[in-house]
Amino acid sequence: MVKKPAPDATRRSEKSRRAIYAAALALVGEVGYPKTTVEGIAARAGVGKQTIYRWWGSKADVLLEAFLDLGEQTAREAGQEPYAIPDTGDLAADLKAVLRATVDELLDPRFDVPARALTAEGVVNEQLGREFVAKLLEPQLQLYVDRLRSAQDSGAVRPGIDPRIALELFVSPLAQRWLQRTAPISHAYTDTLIDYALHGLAPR
Amino acid sequence: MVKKPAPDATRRSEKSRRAIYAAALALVGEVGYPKTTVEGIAARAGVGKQTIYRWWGSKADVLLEAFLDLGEQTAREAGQEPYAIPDTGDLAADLKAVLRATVDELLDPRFDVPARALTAEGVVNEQLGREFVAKLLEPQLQLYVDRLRSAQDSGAVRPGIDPRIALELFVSPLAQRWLQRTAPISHAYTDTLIDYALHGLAPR
Amino acid sequence: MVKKPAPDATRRSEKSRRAIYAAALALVGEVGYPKTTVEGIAARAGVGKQTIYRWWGSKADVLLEAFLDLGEQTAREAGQEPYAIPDTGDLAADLKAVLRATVDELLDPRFDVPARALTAEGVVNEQLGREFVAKLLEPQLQLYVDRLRSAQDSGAVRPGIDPRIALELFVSPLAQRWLQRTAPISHAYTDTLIDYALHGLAPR
Amino acid sequence: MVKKPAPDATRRSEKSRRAIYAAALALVGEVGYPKTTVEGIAARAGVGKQTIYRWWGSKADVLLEAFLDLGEQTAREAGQEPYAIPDTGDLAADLKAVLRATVDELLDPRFDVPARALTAEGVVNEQLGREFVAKLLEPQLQLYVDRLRSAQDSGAVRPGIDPRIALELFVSPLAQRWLQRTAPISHAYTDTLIDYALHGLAPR
DNA sequence: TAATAACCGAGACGGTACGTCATGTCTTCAC
DNA sequence: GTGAAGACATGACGTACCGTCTCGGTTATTA
Repeated sequence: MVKKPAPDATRRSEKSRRAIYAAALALVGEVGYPKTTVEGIAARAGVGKQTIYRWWGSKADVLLEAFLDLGEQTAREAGQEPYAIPDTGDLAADLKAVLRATVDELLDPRFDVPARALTAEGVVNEQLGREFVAKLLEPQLQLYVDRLRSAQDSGAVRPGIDPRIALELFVSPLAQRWLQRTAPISHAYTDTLIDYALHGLAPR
Repeated sequence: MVKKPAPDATRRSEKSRRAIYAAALALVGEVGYPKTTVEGIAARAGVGKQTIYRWWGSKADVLLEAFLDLGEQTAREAGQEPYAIPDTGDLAADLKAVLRATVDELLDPRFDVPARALTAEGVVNEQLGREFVAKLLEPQLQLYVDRLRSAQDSGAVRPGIDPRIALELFVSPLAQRWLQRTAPISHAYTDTLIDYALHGLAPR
Repeated sequence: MVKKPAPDATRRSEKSRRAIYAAALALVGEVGYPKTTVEGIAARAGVGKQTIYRWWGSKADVLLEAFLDLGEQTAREAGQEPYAIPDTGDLAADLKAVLRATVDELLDPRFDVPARALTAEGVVNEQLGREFVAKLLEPQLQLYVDRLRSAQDSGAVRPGIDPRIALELFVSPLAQRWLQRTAPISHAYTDTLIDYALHGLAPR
Repeated sequence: MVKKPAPDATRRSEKSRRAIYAAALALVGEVGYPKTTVEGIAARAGVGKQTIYRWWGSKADVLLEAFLDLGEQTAREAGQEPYAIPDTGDLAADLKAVLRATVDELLDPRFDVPARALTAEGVVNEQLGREFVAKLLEPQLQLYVDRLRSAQDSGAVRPGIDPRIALELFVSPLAQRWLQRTAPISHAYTDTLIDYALHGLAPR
């Protein structure tokens, strides 16, 4: 529920919308989120400011949609099974592979800058934060839930475990290191996380 | 390196400094971080704007120091050993107790709003982020490192485990739920985190 | 030369035209000329903006035509000889009567507000000013010219006098007091003007 | 009563004030009043918009003061007796001389454009109109009142005449021709006005 | 014990961006 | 092909803050 209510969406200019997405992502990448302004986006997109305010409520809204759109775009190009966790039967290997790919993505500035900006905005702006989580984060976490459920069926994870919590043992540490820069992230690091999470800290 | 270099700190007005801290925290609590302005802080503190710019570089700097000061203040009032993790010999119980206290703190708006604001700013502003982590976050995480080392000595944690990574298994999930509101936080939740982290997801 | 050139006037909607006149006059009366907008007129008249821009060049043009139309309307209702100066043989009395009627009109807000707005626009916008003078002002002044010529024939005005200049001795003062509010206007005032103009300031 | 109430006038920047006056007059002269904008004035004066809004309420206010200031400036440069009507004993000659000078001024674009703009604004904006009249127009008219009083003392004007009305017989016609462009203005024209006004239209 | 620095409050300043409003053009659809 | 509707690029509005600056007025050493 981020959009303003009224205007006639059927008459909306597709060209302007795409130009605005492109301008917003470009500017955030080039000058950073705080220095990205609605005026700047409008000027770069060759669009009137009002066209932005007609369809979005703030630069955060614009960027959120632009980022969502970028994700869909990328997914469509990447092709077949965009978002899914492999299920080779080896849970540890599957999770390590996915987390390694995630590390690579987090280190790519094309992704890092807007994602960081949106996350920061969402931390402080509850409405946007909830939208960000619902549209972007939760669908991805759900993939882990599914994979962990499958692992429970095959006996690789204990039956009593709540997968929604379990996934956080390895996903959240990576997220926090990325967001707060508490420590560097690497493939070795995420491999370790998976090992610790699966086998626990206590001796067995 | 947040402060400006020049002025003579010995002549600094303690009264103004305290008034600025109080105004900054009050405003962030009342109107939120984005609507908190340097002008607003100055007006509320009954202080000239220059007095703020003389000693700090931005509202983020002011708030960071105000928050740090608040922490020390609170600690001093709370008394003896402000930040330390108990070591009763029962690792699980000790960690659960500390995390429960952390949950309570995160749910207290007096702490939540400024902490959230600073974290958000730090996500996007690397300099401030590093300062925030170094001064606030890392010292706290170090306490977990110490407790886990002690647990390794007593055999409650496997010797090969890296405590700096291990603590993230339960600390980061809580942090992420709090920051991104991916799911509610509670004592039951953090208890579960400790159990999962200590004993792992895989059957033994 | 105020209208745009092109469209087919035979297919023009009479209803829209009248609605636009009414809306324009109503808005100027209610909110004043500067706050009267083309969008406002269109909305109030239940008409698309383009319908205004198709037939007029600006809000000043619309108002000018609306005012002209109002004049014709009023004249038609008032009946027979709308604009003519009586010729009873007593020049002073005839002129005083007409000026008194003019004073009454100038004090009527239904006339005052749009006339004032158009005059102001004409002061600054030469094209509109000339149109305003040619279509509205000059025809009325011509009536005075005629009456003064008749007075010259009957010996009530000196033969060498230029009537086009002469009429200004009493018409312009009234106009200036009205427009610039340099002093109040009244029947007594216009009577005095006629006396001064006819007999001069110098002793005889 | 055009200025906003609050700010501390003693700290006002004289340089900015002068730059704003100059920019306002220059812009009105170059692009006309309607295309003169507050933003344009600020940009041309090298001044923040707020500095204009701090001290004036609108572009009309700015222009009014700029014009007043221009008048004083000019008067000061012109020297000794800036605004006074000569009193040679020959009333007709004195008035003709002053009106001829006025004609020359009205035909000078440096004076014409801003004066016209202010007058137009004053026609429609009562507050500004009254200020314009009180500060600019009325003081000048008062000079005629004085001269006519002196003429009454010397017997050149009938004793019963009200000078405040009498002056309008020749001043207002000139004003109307200038403002409304009802007819051209010239020295011959104003000479005629004086003759008609002094000796009347009626035969003697 | 004065002088002389500095910090202090206040707030004006040149700017940037805000979010809104109106302009005049253009396109779509109904009649 | 006129007309209602309204999206569009444009650009000014008047406001809010930014960070810098200058102005007296207290302090609080230093000569």
